[in-house]
Parts: sequence; C-alpha cells; structure tokens
Amino acid sequence: MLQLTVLREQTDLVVAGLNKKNYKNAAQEVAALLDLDQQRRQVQSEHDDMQAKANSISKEIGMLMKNGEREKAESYKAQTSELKQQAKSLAEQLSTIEEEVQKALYRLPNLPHESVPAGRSAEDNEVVLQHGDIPQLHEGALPHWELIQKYDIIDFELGNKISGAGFPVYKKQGARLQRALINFFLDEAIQAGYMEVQPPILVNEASGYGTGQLPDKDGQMYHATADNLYLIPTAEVPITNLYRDTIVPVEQLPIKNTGHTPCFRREAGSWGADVRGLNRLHQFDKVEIVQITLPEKSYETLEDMSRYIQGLLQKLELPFRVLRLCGGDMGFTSALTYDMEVYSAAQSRWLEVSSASNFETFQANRLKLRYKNETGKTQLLHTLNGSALALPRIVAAILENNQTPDGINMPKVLHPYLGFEKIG
RNA sequence: AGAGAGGUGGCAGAGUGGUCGAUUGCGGCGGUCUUGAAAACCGUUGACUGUAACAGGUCCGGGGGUUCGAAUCCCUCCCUCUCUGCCA
Repeated sequence: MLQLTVLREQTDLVVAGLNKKNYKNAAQEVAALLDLDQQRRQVQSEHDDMQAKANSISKEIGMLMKNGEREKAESYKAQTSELKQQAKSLAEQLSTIEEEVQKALYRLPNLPHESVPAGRSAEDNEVVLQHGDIPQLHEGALPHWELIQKYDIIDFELGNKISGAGFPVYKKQGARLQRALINFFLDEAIQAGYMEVQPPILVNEASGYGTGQLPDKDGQMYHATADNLYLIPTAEVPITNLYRDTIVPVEQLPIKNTGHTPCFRREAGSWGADVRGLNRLHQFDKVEIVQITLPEKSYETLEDMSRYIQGLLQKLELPFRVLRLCGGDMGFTSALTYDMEVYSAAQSRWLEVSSASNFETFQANRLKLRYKNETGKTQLLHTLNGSALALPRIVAAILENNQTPDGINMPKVLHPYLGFEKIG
C-alpha cells in the first residue's frame, strides 16, 4: 500500500509511476483519492473539535459531582447530548470516507523503481545477463513429462486420482530428488546467513492483506472457508508476516530468513498449451528467502539476493538468464523484480524458476513493519524476497538437460544429498 | 469438544464508572558519582492521527451497546491458559 503522505507530496511522481505500470486512469484516480483525503481531514478535525468540547464538559461534570454540586452538573448534561449527536453523525461520515480512502489505496499497485523498463508484457522485459551453454541433446531426447514416466519417478495419474490435475505424486528417485533439492537449498541459505523457519502454511486474512495477496489476488489462493484460512501461495506470506506490527530494533537489521514450504495456487484461468508436466502445478515445493532492511540498503540487498540465486543455478549447472521485469509485467506489490529463468532443453524454452523483488515500503506499510531512525522517528522498513528456489521447473530442467540414452545424470552438488548419481 | 480462568504500554503486573494514556517493578535511554565499569541516586521512556509548531482527537484483544463520562458495566466475536475428553 502506498503511503498517503507520498501521494500528497509527490503526486506527479506517483502518477508517472502508475502509468509506467500500465495502471489505467492513474491521474484521475489519484486526484480523486487526494480529494477524499482532503475531505477526510476536514471531517476529522470537525469531529475532533466536537469531541474535545464534549470531553471538557464531561470533565466539568465530574468535578461538580465530586464537589457535590449535583444540580449544576445536571444542567450541563443537556449540553452534551447535542454535541454527542453531531459528533456521532460526523463519526459516521468519517468512517465512510475512511473506508473509501482505504479501498482506493488498496487498488493502487506499488510504484516501479526508476530502473524498471517501460513496457506492456513479458516481451518487453530486459535480459540483464545470460549464463551457461545451451545443451545439445541426443537424438530422441524427451521432454520431462515423458522422462518421468519412462523412469517412473513422478506420477500425475496417481495425483489425479487422489486430488486432481496439478497435484503430482513424486516417487522413488523422484521423491528423493525433491528432498535433496530442499535440503541443498536450505543448507545454502543458512550458509549465506539466513535463519531457517518453518512457518504455518495456512494463514489468516490479516496475513494475506499484509503481504498484498489480498485483496488483489483473492481467488488465486485456496480458501479454507470453515476457518477463514488461506493456503499459502508462497512462504513469503507467513515469513514476512512474522514481522507484522513490529518495530524492529535497528541492531537486528537486516533480518534474513529462509524457509521451505509447499505452495498452493489455484491458477484459475491460467491453463494453456505450454503448461504440461511440471511447468505449472497447484501444489509445489519452494525454498524462499526473505530480507527486511533499512530503506537505504534495500537495492544493494536485492542485488545480493539476485547474485545468491544465480549462484545456486550455477552450482546446479543449469543455463540461465536474468530478466529485469518491465512495468507492465511486474507484480502488484513490487518496485523492482528480477526473474531468473533456466533453459529447458527438450522444450526449447526458458522457464521461470525464481523471482526476486524489492517491495520497498509497500508491504511494510500494510504490515506496520517499522524501525526508529537516528532521530527517534518511527519509519517504515523495506521488505524483499526471492525464490531460492522453486522446485518443479528446476526438476524439469535437470531431467531434460542432463538426459542421456541410458539415464539422467544428476548435478554433482546434489550427489551427497541424493545417494545416487544417475536416474535410471 | 466440555468446564473454569484470563486478555492492560518492550516485559511483569496494579487499576472494577469521573482530572487514567493509565500506579509500580524490570528493561531501555540520559545524567550524577567513578580512572573506567558495576552498584546507588536523579531524570526520562508507548503507538496512531493531526498541526508550520502548539493544541486537539483515537487506542487498555476486535466489534457493538449503556452513560454527561468506560480499561472499569452489558452484548457479541476472537484468542490464550488450566482441567477433563479425544488425537498425530
């Protein structure tokens, strides 16, 4: 959520930013919002005056009662009842306006960082770098959805039976590979100074709002209505919300947390031709890294996180590229996002395996996640996160890129975790 | 799931209708003393909103109500703890 003070004081910048994100009617909406805000403050101050008068009369009555001047006290009571009426109606107006302000604020996405390229769609994303050679596959090489059948390591049919499409069952070396990747990713993160946490994977509504999934992405999350809890679409939600409503002591910054969780996504309306196999699932595993930093450090931190993720991909010996997302393709809450894509050789396409973002104060504002600066003033912190990494597409790329006519070679770095070097 | 108890400032813990945003202790910060530190003593120390700055307003789990006035009374929801039951 954008800060009202920023909207007030840097209106032009806000409108320009929203435009870059392809937000429709930015200028009008911002103007309307500022108008509402103006109204709100007007009504607020009228209400407060009323309240102040009523308060002082009540105090007076209290004094009189104490001194035994009952009759005089009674005479004051009449005065307050009118004030009370007025204050009540103003309070109603106020809460209506506040609700509108809130709704309007929730609609606005985060502003893009100045380095974000303009653009409408994924085609306008900027390739920042590419690393590794595109593998040349042997004659008769298979896409991963056939490889997993051939070696009987991931079973979609079984998943269909017990849950539905998009819920694969990992078996044998396939299950072992999942576990190896999770452990590898967690160990690496801990090595890099992140603290491991195992959060709940069902979260309440407040948490959904805190990180911005609600109300924007309502309908994309599985909702356990009986208890009004949501299955998390990413560990970002619980891990960042650990710090909701907190003023973090400066000496504890930066906060670096990591965690593995399953992630659940309804993916309503996003099924198409290129989502076969592991490319898009309703449930998958991911290790997430989250950082909370001082505002002035957050972009440096984003670069660190990006480099860290690239390091993982290198260790896994996967060819990858890094994209800087354009304004139109970025997420609602992000100010700058890098996507990491690995090359999936049998599909001949790049697959997104990680997304690292700086949210600046957008989440922190909703989360009320703050610190006290040198002058003792309470200020919002910056939040960041990145996948490190999401498993399914990593698995797809490992399987496809390393296949040989007589088995699939596993990346060396995983050998100790796997207990085998080759599938098949 | 049933019965009971309870949710107050960073923590502990008073306050049961009136100058209570809240006694006190701990912790934190500043100072005195000290070569320095500890101890002791003195002072200070919540958040949000609002203002140029004051003032003012709001907040004692959430929401609603009674009252001139609510942390305190009533209703409702949520949560925690103890016991009983059940169970990975």
